[in-house]
Amino acid sequence: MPTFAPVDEQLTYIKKGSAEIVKESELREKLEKSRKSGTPLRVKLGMDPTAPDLHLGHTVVLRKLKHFQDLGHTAIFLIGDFTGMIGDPTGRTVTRPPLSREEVERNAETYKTQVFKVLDPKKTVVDFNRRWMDAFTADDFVRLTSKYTVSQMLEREEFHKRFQEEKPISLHELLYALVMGYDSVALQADIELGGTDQKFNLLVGRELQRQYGQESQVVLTMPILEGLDGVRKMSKSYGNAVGIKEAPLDMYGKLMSISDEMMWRYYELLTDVQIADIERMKREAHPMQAKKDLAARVVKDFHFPEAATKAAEDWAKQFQKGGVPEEVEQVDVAETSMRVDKLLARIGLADSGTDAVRKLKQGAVKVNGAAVTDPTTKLDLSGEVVVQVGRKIKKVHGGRASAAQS
RNA sequence: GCACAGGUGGGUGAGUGGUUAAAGCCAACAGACUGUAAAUCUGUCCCUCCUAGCGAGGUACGAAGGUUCGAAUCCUUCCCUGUGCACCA
Repeated sequence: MPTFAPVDEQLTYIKKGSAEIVKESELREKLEKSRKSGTPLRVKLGMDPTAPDLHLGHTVVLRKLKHFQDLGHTAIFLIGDFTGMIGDPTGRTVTRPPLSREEVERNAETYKTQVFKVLDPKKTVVDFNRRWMDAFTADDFVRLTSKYTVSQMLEREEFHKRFQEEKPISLHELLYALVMGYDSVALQADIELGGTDQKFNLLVGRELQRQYGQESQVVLTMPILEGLDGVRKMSKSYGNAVGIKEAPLDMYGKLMSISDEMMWRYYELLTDVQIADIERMKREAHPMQAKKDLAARVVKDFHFPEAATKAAEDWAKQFQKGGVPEEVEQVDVAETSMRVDKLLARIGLADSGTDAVRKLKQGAVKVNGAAVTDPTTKLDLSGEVVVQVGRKIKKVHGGRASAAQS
């Protein structure tokens, strides 16, 4: 029979960084019961495989699930392969187009590997909600929908807002919360985790479990991590995200570009540094040094430790000494000679030829360290050429046909 | 289905026949400054071409047609969104 840490100890660990717990008293009860009976709690975290790549924002809640895992409870990572096809309306002002089954399945596969950078694969239960939703009959659906009312649904802010603004709401979007809630019934979850934006959906789970005669799950929400801009939530579509599969230097560089203010937020949600220590750093540490430490810590989480030191060195070389880091994206082109403006557009450092000309005239372009402003300048590409636009750098090799598109 | 109100550049939102890729704001990008950042200031922000210029051309205001010397602005049809009507008598 497994043994668990004292309830208060567990609570402290669990509460760290969390935004809200509904209800804390119930959580305490569940923990006590589990400790007495030696039964681990079933902790559910669901994610829809809507995007193939996870970013740091996702890891906030994943870390929390890991905390439960550390405490000896059962971490259930639910991949919403069914719900993913509905599309979560959360935070959406417009209807999200449903994904195809193929897309969902492909994404689900890559999810698993990424998630295990945070979670312990041996201790994690991975499940898919198609397992029960595929067997769901029309009768079951009618029964499920009868458990909730339209006005209960419209309590939800997104829907309410859209309703008032005369924006479309599709029926399938209303179904989302219900199915997600039913997942908790099917899994008999004791606790469900999610971002604060998921609060409504999570609470539906509580209600549905009660309707189906189960004990309601405890809902624990985590704050939503702001993106690099420090304003909007981290999201790939806002272009302010740091993907967990990104190269060490990219990851490091992106983290260094956040504001000082955001840095502390990141410390809180992305590292294991205790709140007290963070407070002390705020007073004593030099902001830049603290930021470097943060960047190194995060890189270390997703790459080998050496990668972090390497990234730090390269970054310093590039931004503090104006040099060129060792690891730079390489691009091959077929031509051995080319005009700068064309080249910039070709290798993706400019959106278009017109854009390239603009950047050149603004003095943003450097070739092998020397500023170039004339778009008609011809470049000799027979060797290796280092091209920079702003803070983006690429190395170009000419005369290599490779797979470069025409 | 009927009636009404709407669909403008990444977002928001002006603009209702006539300089003008289309105000303003936000976002984004670049330059200066700096600690790489933030803040601030400056510039840019549809595409193509060149002799690179306050240059030439081409696309663009849901879609397709039409009226006109000329339309984002007027007309027609279609598509999309929202609201109202739909019960009883």
